Amino acid sequence: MHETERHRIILSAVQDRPVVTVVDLCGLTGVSEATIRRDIATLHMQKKLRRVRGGAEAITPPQFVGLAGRPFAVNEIMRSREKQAIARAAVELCEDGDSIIINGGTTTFQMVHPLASRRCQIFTNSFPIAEHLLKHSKNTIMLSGGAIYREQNIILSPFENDVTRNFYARRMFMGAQGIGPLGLMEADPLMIQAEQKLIGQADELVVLVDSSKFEQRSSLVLCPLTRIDTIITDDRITDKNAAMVEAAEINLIVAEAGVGQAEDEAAS
Amino acid sequence: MHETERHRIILSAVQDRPVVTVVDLCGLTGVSEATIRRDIATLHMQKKLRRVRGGAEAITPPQFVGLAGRPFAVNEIMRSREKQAIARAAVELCEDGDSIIINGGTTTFQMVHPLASRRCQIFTNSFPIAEHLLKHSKNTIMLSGGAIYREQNIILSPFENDVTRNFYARRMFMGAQGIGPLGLMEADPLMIQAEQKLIGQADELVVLVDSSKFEQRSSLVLCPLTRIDTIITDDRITDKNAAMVEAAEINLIVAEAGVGQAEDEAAS
DNA sequence: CAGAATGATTGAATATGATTGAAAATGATT
DNA sequence: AATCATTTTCAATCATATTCAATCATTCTG
Repeated sequence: MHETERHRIILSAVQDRPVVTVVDLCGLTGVSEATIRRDIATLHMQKKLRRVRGGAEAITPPQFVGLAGRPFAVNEIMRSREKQAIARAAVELCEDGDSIIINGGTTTFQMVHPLASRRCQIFTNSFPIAEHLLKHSKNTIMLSGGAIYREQNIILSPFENDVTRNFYARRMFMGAQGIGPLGLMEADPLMIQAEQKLIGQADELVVLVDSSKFEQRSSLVLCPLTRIDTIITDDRITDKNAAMVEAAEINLIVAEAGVGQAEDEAAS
Repeated sequence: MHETERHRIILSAVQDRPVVTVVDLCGLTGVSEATIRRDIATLHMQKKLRRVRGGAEAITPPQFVGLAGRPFAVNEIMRSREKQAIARAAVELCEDGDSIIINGGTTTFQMVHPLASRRCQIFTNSFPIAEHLLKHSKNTIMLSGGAIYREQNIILSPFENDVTRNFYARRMFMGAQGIGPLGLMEADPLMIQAEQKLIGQADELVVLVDSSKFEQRSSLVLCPLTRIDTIITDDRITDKNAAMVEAAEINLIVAEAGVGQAEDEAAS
């Protein structure tokens, strides 16, 4: 076995597992411990991995602890005032006892705070939303089944026949990457899948988009405007865009990002 | 066990509860107290946790984890050393890449700490297990869909055709309320439902029961002994019960509870 | 054949586990 | 409340086991 081949194996193993021992790598490559040590020393010099006693570990320290836990680190602070106002307006549509569906996303996540004092039946595909509501509210929580995608923080099943099909609600709330005359747009194929599963399980489709989303365009169209029943946005929406919404016979709600700012709660 | 692996387990455990004792960590890792103390000292120097007398605590002290997230308040401390040893033995059955199913419960929850350094495909119906593994491990997590039952902390769908039927694994791990000649017993009808959904989705059924469960009896029988492939218990199991297990042709694994804890203690 | 890479051997460095006595916490009694 | 006995936890030490680095012999490659 040649040096480069060993290096590839070592790097592969070190990415896969948090830590690989010298003995592990011996078994994996079939070479002696001395060689593995030399390889690790070389790769350590090249900063390809970190050398530790007994073996090697990935150069990126295991700090994913906060990564999946803090759901939407980057996006969450952007336009947070608007998002909070929009989310508050969305929750005001709901009454205690209602059945609602909440699709995962940074805007819809803001709904958890006003929802804390409600008692609704909430179906969601978002792990952070379920987690927060479970811990900080008395709502009934129902979750879709499937694999948890860490980046998007949603739960998605590759199968058609899951519990999603059995849940029906009065309203479904969802965000979007962009919105235009073509309809609702999303950047992530996974989000498209998730949203398409839920659309159609509710009487009324409510879309939460801050006004900047009217300028965004994305590659994937989720559904036409006609599919939407209600749009909630902020007061910085342009007249032209408002006219477009009206023309599509969509109920438009403009949330005032008013003075009484919503409490900013640290998401655990 | 490698130093890095221990550190991961310790950090995982310290996030799970406000304070972990040195003895707890011994049970979780299987190493001596001296090593755990040295590890804690090291991690304390790295500001990864705070060292306190008797063990360690999370560096973020007032982070209340939530009532619902602190699922098993009462049960969790009972026989915790045995449960930890049992859970560790269970995880030792798994290799990286394995597909496993973990049924929710206080004993099976202890598996999350040794699993922190693994990379398996894990299907569970337990919200706390999914939450912890999502935040503190790189395992692939799959979740069953349905309503979240707060008391039992499991997710259960009333429908037959959910994603559970599409997941197949090499091993399924579960706890139980009691075990006897009649079979595996459970007190809560909801748990029976949850377990029956998962049984049959794995090649091998592994039951985690501390030795006191052999004296417990409950009203509901989940399945006969013949259905069980492996039982993991602690070293306080009586010869009579061990003989019963052997007679049923079940693979019996006895997890050694503690290092240097051979002498009798006040039994709970 | 020359040069490099590899494998084996050795003593040094380091990590681990058990033991011991000290320090701290706990509880009982006055 | 204060004292003392008991238990628990801790730090220091040493013996053992593991891992490492240096060296040299051997093998592979061009």
